[in-house]
Amino acid sequence: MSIIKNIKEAVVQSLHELYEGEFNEGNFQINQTKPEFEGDYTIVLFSLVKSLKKSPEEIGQELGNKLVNKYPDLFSGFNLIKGFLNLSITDQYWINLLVKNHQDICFGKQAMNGKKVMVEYSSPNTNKPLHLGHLRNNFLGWSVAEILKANGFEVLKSCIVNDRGIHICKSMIAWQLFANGETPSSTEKKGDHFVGDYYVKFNDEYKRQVAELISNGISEKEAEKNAPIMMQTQQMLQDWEAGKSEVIELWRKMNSWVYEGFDSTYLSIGSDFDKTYYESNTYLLGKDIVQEGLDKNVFNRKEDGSVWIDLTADGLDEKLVLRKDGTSVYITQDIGLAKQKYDEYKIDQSIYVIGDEQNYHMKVLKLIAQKLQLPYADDIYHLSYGMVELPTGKMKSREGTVVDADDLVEEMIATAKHHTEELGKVKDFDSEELSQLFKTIGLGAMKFYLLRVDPKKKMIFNPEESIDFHGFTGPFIQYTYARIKSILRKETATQQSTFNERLLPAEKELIFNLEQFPTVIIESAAELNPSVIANYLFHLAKSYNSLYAELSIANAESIEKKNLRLQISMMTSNVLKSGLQLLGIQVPERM
RNA sequence: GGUUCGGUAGCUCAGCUGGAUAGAGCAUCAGCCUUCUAAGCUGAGGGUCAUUGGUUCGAAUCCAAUCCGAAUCACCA
Repeated sequence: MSIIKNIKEAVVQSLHELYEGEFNEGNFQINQTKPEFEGDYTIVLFSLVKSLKKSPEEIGQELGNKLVNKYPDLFSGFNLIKGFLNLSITDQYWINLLVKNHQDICFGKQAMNGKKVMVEYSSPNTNKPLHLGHLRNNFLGWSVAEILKANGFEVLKSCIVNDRGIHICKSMIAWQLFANGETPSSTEKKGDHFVGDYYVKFNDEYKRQVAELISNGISEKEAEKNAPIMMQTQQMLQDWEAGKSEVIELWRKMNSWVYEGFDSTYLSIGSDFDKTYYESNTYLLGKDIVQEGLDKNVFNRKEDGSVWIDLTADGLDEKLVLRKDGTSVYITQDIGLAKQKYDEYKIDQSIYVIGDEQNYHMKVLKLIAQKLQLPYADDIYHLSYGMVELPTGKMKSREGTVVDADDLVEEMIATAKHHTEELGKVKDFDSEELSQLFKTIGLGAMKFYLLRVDPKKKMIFNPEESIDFHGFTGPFIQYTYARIKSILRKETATQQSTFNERLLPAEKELIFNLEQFPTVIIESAAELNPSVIANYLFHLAKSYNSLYAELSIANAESIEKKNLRLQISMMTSNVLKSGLQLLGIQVPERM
């Protein structure tokens, strides 16, 4: 049980004994005591003033005395400043916590709760390589999955590959027109980049044709519709849907190039999936649901045969769910896939890691599922995250203004190499160990950079200023870990369990912070927000570095202090490691 | 235009279920390696929390209006 919970219960119990009336944890607020005052936790008394009809000072005195007398193992004293009751926790409480948990590498993790969750993330289009925005998505999805596991959920990571549609055909047409039979292997290009280049080529040619048509006196709208390359692409999509064998063959070939490229990117960034869905297999799903919706009068059919749902009463619009030609649209497929996931895995919750540009779409999806009274409707959750933008604005694949994922990974690893070599601390590493270290640090920096920000908020990435390795960063925390391990390789904490010397402020601060780790894990899961963990780990590492600079560990002033600090060090390293693991970041034993 | 989200230090971000003098990192400046890894530590400067009004003992936080920015509102995905 967390200390805050302990304190709250003690306060509620004390209030009951002191005063008439009903009390619960919502009647007062508990905060960390500000550093300028003495104490560890503070009860804010103002909210009790009205119901008790006493002054804050009176309540504070009575409650403070009661708490200290009734719970001498928990509280060592109190002081009262205005309406704030500052409580000091006994050293013994902190020491017990440390002794009990310092060796537990699972500290903070919850027992299995029997619930099953699917987290869908990544979900790339197969016409272009992954970029920085996809990285945010991948790291977020992976991290959220780990955080849920730490909270006792069984988690399935899934991915829907958008492997069909007009965008793929654009790359295919451009390849047919301009490639002269070139392939990734003939050009020694990574497959996804190779295909992406033709996507850009398509747009260049398309723009050229549109401009030409306009100069021939055709309106812009007409030109965009009738540019030959666009008409060829539309035709190709129809051929694909009709199953025309040359088109299917080309489609398979180009997608296989892309998958080869994706596999290597996923491997390097550490993304993996338990289940991969392909849109080419799921795009026909959902049609049976349309009939169900018509039967239930949730949907209505228009004269031309198209099927709609009216969501205007819910503040949204009328949405199409089936085209007049009988084919299903995006939202229909998604409802179908949602059902398939549920039927296949009996999941209790379905989380979709998708950018906030699709907020409206996901709202519609959930609303339709609810109106159809599908059993899983309420368990659909859109984990919406903000776009990664450049100082110049949004990234646009078709205009080539993107930060490529592979390039960035490579750059981060190179930067890690550069810093490491400059510092020259690992000259005895062999080349295998070195490349592993550069990767750990480079990826650590990148993942931390993208996860330390609240997912809901859009973030700006400036390619001119490379991602930092100092301060509020992954390498800072990794470095703290490596420092601790360096001590722990030379010194071992003995199993001392009673400490008589008073805790120094730096020592107490560390244990105080360590105590919060389980609460932080719970909070990050409740909010589906890895940045909660990132912020916590930074704060913890900072505290440790302060202690490290201020106090000697190996040469402590007494054996007792040495053991105490070794135990603190051990527990800190465990928490840093498992916390970073929840962010998908590895730790080096030395750096 | 409707809906939704955002605006906190020069820059990037915490804090937002109301609490004490609004915090970090980067950048700038000043110190600290004969002692456990200086990717570190200590300190300084830097703020009209977009604006205005309201609720409250108390507002960056809640409410309203205004200004600015973004997303979205396709028989595209």
